[in-house]
Amino acid sequence: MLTPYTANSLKAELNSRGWRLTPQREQILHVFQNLPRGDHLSAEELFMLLEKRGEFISLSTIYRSVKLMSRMGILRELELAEGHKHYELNQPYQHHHHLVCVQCNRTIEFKNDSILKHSLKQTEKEGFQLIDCQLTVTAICPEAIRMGWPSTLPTNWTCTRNIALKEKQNQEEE
Amino acid sequence: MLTPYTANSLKAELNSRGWRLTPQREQILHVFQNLPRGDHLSAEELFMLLEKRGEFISLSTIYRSVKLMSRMGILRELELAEGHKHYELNQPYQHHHHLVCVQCNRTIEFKNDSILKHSLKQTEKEGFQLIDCQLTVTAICPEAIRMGWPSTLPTNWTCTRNIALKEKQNQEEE
DNA sequence: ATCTGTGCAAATAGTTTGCAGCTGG
DNA sequence: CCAGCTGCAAACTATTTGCACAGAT
Repeated sequence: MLTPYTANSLKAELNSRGWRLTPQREQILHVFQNLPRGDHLSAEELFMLLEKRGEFISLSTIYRSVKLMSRMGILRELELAEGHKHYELNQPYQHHHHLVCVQCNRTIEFKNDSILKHSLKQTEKEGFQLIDCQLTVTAICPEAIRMGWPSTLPTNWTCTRNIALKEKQNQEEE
Repeated sequence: MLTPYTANSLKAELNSRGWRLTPQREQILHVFQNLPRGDHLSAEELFMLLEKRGEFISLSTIYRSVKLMSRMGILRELELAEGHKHYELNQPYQHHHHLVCVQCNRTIEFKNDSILKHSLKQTEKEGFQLIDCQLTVTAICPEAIRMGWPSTLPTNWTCTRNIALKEKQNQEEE
């Protein structure tokens, strides 16, 4: 589906398959619809965000819901280099892609409309219907190159931008 | 690195970082170099393949090796919709991409040279050095569409091609 | 009344890690 | 010789599942 859902249209679509619009599913949709563009949540993050608002939805329900919504084409499942999946509203015509450093996992988002065009072409050729396309470019960041990659990089080096980011996250948690 | 490694060039590159070329790492490189084009292995599959040849390499070592080789740009880490990572030799100039059905996980490989061009452009713009690029198109396969997706598809439907595939795999295991 | 959805707790699966001994450079 | 590497077992983490009960149609 290429247009954003309202609670009503989601309800209609779920019902047409014998499924239900529960308060939990509505809450979850709502969170994603109000997420700043380019932002994405893991199951755990979604759980905590709802918790902070006083909405308790169990982790199992979260996992079940995001999977269901992904299979319906409502959410987009991102596999970044972080060991767990992230989700965001699926809007193929506004998609961004990811450039990820294999050394430090630093991730940069970028847009490129021709990626969608190529994906659509291929999808139609095979008789499929497009839900989403994601280009993930893995690369070495300038800092790692400056550190001498590939010859002289220490085993557990991580780029300074990454360290700065982690410190910032730790501060936020406190 | 955009050219295939030999045992010697791998040794040189490892040594220059204070790392070593062990028999295990050489074996693993060897397996990937002799893998049919387009084929890829999970850690477990690599473990079993080596075991069948009488080469025992522990799973931990396998995991450590494929991660190391991925960070070096020697292997390409694929995240298909199968819940675990697959690896293949990283050859950006011969790369294929993936079209995956969200309903049944059926996966089709395709080539498209312009994807690499777009990736290179973006990578250079950010001052990164490209290791790999992967376009993953998620979509609905013709069979699921024929079954009435998105309105009338049963919850745990899986496409017949998928069922056929699983039966084939089960037979092979016996 | 039936069947889906939820929360809980337990199970799973893939992957990572601590450690003691081994080995390549 | 010594830092890195291996195999083992145990730990970990993200995710899934079985079950009993609640709630929607």
